[in-house]
Amino acid sequence: MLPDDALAAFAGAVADLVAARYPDAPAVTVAFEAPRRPEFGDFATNVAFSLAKVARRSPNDVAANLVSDLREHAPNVAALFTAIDAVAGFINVRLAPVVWQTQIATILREGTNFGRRASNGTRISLEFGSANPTGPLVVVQGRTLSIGGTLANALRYCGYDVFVEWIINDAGSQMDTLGRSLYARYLQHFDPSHPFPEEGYPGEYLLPIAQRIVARDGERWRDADESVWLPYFATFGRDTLVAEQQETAKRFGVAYDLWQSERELHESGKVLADIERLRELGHTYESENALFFRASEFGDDKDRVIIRSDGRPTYYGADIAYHYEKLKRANRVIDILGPDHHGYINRLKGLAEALGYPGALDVLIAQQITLMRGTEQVSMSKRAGNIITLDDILDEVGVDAARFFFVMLATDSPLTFDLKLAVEASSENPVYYVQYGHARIASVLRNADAADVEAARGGDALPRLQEAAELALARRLGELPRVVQGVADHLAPHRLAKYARDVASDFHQFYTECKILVDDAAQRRARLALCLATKSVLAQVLDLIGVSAPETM
RNA sequence: GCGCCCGUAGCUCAGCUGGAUAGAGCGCUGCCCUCCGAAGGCAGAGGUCAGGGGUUCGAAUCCCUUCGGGCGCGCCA
Repeated sequence: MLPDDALAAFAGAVADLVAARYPDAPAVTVAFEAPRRPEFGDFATNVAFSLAKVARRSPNDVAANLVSDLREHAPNVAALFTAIDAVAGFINVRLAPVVWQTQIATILREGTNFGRRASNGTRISLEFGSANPTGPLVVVQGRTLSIGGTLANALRYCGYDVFVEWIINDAGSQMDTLGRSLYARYLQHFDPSHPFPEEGYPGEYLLPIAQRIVARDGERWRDADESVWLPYFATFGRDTLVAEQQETAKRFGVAYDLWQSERELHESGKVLADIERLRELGHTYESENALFFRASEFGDDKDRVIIRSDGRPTYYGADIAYHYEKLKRANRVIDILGPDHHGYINRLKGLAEALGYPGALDVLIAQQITLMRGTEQVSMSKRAGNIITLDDILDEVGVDAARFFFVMLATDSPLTFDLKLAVEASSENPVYYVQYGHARIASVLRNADAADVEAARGGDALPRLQEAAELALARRLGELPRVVQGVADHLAPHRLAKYARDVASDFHQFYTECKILVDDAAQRRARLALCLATKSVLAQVLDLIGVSAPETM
């Protein structure tokens, strides 16, 4: 019997006993939590507190009565536990070793599918990373990619049908700015004294792109009219930069189902059609020749212009269309945005409500990142043009460290990323701590006899798992499905990083206290089985975070 | 001014939608390899959970308020 089944049996029995002893009490749900302190057992429930008032007894009396009732009337349930104690109003329980042994057997049997749920039919649209196609990805995208990629993995593990998308903001004036900046670089190839536009994008990343145009077209555009070269340079720049962004996202281990062009939304007529839908619903009005969305009726600060007085839709107008498209094809929509988007939360949620999908949209804001190299702050000034790109960061610290560090903290907590620490192979570095755990297990397995490892995988020796450190590790491994479900429910991927460290910590403790390759074959195989299960769970967690699980380091 | 986030150990941060004596890493002080990877483990010191009210059996967590910090408030994208 698995831990969850044992707890369910316990909960069912207690619910019956409550009904018998306190017939006036409303039906109770017996929920369990892991107590903070290990001496309180594996799980605890606080049912007695909610019954205390109806029973007109102290919570501790109620708890004590329920425990004695359980022992008397449901001995078969009580037998699944080595301890059931009423303490300070709580009922603390400790599961019998056999239950944890069953847990390990299950992990060994299910392997990398352990805890993974079948499809639940719920479609989720998840958007993150989206950057302007006017330059390379930078540190902000690193964080949103890491958070979003991990969240997508966790949601899929829980059975959601996740659709991952990126919006390319390739409409509006910034495309002209990109085209002019690129054209200036192009002309500078022939005449280095040619001035660079004031408002242009000064980064050096445009130089190689301009070179490609020179190589391809030569002087063809030098004397061309702006109406001819501008769309060409803007489109060429966009295409090249988007392709580079896609490469970086791929390198970072994040796969997208859709790269949605904003310009395409305009050209296909969807923007105007979807704005029209908002008008039909009565949520717009005209003023000063422009079309406004009554955003203030849906929680926003004020009403917003969606079609300008000259007839062109605003960026927000396009956002309406894009989100309407997403809401139509998914049951739920999640946006992960950068720190300069706090104002979007109410605006977008209000929009979803106005379109008839109240509560279907969640907006996460990934807070600011400070890049450090040791004690020195790394400048990320875009204006100066000396930007640190995400690729620079990956070159310096590697994908594993970047993915782990970016997802390690709660999304709404500001993050300080120390590049020096991220490459340090030291105890200060949590990535190494977790990966070391995996490599250490791999090393033990290499030292073990191959036939022994195979026998261990069969699980016959599991009844020998009795030590506290062994059972504590088994309990931790069994938490995986619940942890991932928590990540999905609370959109909190950082919990996976915490869990990875907890698993590694419990393993290291077990490793220190219990020698694995002992002479006693049954003992040895039981512990090898625990090693195999731990290795499997660690690999699963690291995979969800997008970090590799090395055999050696 | 308004809106959104945040304030927990010297530092960086957790705290599982209200539970027990507040948790971890780093740093500090001491231990632990004749034995599977010491990139590890154990122990100790360190807290007015920013301050003040409220809700209740019970609050770091929920509500109000004050203070402090970050970001956002264009017919830009």
